[in-house]
Amino acid sequence: MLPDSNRSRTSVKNEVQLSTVSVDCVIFGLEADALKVLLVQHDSGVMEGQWALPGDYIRNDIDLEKMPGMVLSQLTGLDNVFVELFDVMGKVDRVSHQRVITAAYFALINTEKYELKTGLGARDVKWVDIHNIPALIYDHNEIIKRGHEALKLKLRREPIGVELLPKLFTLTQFQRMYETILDITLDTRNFRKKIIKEGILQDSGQKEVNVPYRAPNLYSFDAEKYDELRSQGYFLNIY
Amino acid sequence: MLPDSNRSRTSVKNEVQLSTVSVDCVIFGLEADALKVLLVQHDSGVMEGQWALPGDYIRNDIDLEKMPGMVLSQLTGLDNVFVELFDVMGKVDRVSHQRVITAAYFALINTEKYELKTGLGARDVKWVDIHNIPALIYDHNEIIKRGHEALKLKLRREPIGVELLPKLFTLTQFQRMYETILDITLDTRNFRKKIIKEGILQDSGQKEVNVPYRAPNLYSFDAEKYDELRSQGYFLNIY
DNA sequence: GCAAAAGTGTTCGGACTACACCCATGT
DNA sequence: ACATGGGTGTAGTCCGAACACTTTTGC
Repeated sequence: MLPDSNRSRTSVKNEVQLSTVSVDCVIFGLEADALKVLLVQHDSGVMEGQWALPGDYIRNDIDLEKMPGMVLSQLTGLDNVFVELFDVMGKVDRVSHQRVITAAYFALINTEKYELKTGLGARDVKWVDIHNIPALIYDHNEIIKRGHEALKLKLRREPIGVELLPKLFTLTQFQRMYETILDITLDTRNFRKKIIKEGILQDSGQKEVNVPYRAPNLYSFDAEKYDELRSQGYFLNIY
Repeated sequence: MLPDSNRSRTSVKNEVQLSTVSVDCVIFGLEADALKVLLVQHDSGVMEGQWALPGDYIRNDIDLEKMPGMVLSQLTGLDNVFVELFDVMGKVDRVSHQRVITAAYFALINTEKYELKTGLGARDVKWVDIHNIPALIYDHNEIIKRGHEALKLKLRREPIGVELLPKLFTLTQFQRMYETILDITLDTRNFRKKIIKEGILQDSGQKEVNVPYRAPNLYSFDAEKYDELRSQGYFLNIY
């Protein structure tokens, strides 16, 4: 692209138009075996009281890809969260009165670790079950739908769902994570055989405590092993 | 997102900054069993004489997703081309002197059908082998690399490569398409068995003519059959 | 002892892999 | 007749699918 004003491009008009650009985040979390999305309620402006995805307008002195991390950090206090671009919304009339281009990211966070903060434009913040999202502003419902599709697509090939779990988790939690997000059921015996064989989980030697039934083993995700496998072209593939 | 000026967001600054937004297209074609990318040479401006990806600045009265089709149409005369977003480039310093956000699309075209047009900012246009891309402006080399990765990822699961072939093609062409793009070799017997069994190709009953060897059958892609399979959760999966 | 979830093994069928020769055509 | 790529079958192995009972723990 040619950023200089006397550039010549295929534009019919010879004038570069400026646009409003924003970032919206579909932040996923697991709570009570349900996939949830974090929503914020605007505390002023024409959208006062309405629910929406967390997001922000971009600034031209900040890398676009750093924006979702900043939104996440302000909202949850978390850093180093798993974030990925999945779409760009750019229809002329998607936002009333003005054209806004929005980069849509999804993020995966462990709901045990965050501490929600309101303020900075948000009157309220809450987790909502993905199957029970209220009417949101603009095309935010559509963005969530696409974000969920993107998450499902990726999760079938890469075990990114560990980002939603605590450091130590049981095989049952791991299986439920897949079942909840992908909306499928998996055969426990086959699932365990497969995961153990692949070797991407490490048995911590510890067991869960204070459960009124046989205490399950706790595992952690073996990121090193997984990265090594990936560099050899490996994919997990959950059906 | 809140487009009104008296909105309240998580921004530290309470002022919405406008940005320059462009679209760049990684246009793929197959020629002589090589994967090629279409490049344009700027005919004026500060980037005169330099090679780049075809693209354009966006206009606020046109849906973003319609932009790549317009670029394609102006450059090749083709409509209804397969186009897909694969990334957004948004680093502050990726373009000199000004921050530009670029939506990066890849497109697949059949190199038999198009007719290249220069003009509208392009002094010259050419196909370049993906393994032999010259130094391009800004981060365009990086964009091509990512576009190729995105194409490979998608091609392993969906037979979008037919977009690069003529309406009627041989099984060998079909196999070579996979081998060229994915940079792998496939066993001919196993490949044919698999493709025929899946039923996504239709034998046209015709044969190629004027070849100095046994004339191969010509097949067409059975889009209806494929769509039906997809709606049942089917994926092709080429390894 | 009972309720609740953890943990485990075998059989079957379908799919992928490896592999080599004859066929049809134009020159 | 020869050069060129087209087209085909079989055997072995691996992986996913189906399927039910015993174990451990807290109460």
